Amino acid sequence: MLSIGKLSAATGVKVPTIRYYEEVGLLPEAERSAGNQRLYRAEHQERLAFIRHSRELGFPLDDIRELLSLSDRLEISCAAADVIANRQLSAVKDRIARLQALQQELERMLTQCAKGTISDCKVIEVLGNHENCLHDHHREGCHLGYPAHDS
Amino acid sequence: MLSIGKLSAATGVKVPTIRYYEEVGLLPEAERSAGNQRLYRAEHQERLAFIRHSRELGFPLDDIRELLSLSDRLEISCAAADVIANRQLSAVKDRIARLQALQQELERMLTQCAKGTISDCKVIEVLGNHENCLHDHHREGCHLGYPAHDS
DNA sequence: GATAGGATCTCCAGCCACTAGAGGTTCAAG
DNA sequence: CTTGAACCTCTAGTGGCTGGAGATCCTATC
Ligand SMILES: [Zn+2]
Ligand SMILES: [Zn+2]
Ligand SMILES: [Zn+2]
Ligand SMILES: [Zn+2]
Repeated sequence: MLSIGKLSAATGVKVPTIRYYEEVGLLPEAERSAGNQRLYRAEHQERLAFIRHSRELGFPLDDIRELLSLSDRLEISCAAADVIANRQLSAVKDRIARLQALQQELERMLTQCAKGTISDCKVIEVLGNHENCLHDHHREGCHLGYPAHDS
Repeated sequence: MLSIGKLSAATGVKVPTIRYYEEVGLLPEAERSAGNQRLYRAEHQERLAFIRHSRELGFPLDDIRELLSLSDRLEISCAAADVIANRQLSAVKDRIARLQALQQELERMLTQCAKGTISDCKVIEVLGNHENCLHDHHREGCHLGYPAHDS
């Protein structure tokens, strides 16, 4: 029986995150000690490791919920699980492609910039006018400039 | 003088988003009609186009705020702008690298899966156990499985 | 000039997946 | 038995929007 702190140390998932997973129904509710503190056992730890690894591979929580419920039914076909993973793979590929277009555009404006004044700066010029771009990058999406909630 | 709807149509930025940009100080407050409706002119349209294009290239709003204020000072050196763009480029490259690792891992588990039952599924197995992975992908970050607020 | 219906206004809630903090209780070591 | 770390619940904030309610305004047609 692990306290939430031990479970956190064992899996690398932060304590508030574990509580959050319980709140949204990804982790079953833990037993409680006499003083109302959560107590976990090996099953919980495995499940949490599954969640964490899936998150590291970029799966959204809804998909993980489904993968978890599939993983409990050993005898059924794994087609549904493979569909989810394939969908995730497509999303990743798609995102890579968009990002590579951004990379090219950013590199282009940086190499073309003469490092003079703002009025001559290619960076500022290109940002102000998409006509100067090679790509279509309509709406790449957010969460690029900052690693978001990474550790 | 454009209404917010015309400005939206002209730039491809949604109406609530324009109001949001004003709220967070990216767009200067618009003049108002007798009936309190926003009125924009060419300056606003240019500024909004700059914001939108910067967003398409993935810059976070805080960086865009700084780029905008730099772009108003034509005589100064563009070094600061280039620093921001370079930082963005690094972020994009970094993100690509992480995503490529994810892609490999996802492809590996999908090709290894025998398409049988859950108990034999490589997808489920690998998700449950990072030992089977080649990569370190500790905390890639979120927002992969869904295109977020893209149109 | 009345009226219909679109566009606009403000304000508030929600999205995802956490993260941080306040203010209080419980537990384990010394 | 005391200390202080770890735990509890609850709330609010992050980024960058998006959507809705309910009220007001603007324009076009009759
Ligand atoms: Zn420059
Ligand atoms: Zn462009
Ligand atoms: Zn499978
Ligand atoms: Zn792994």
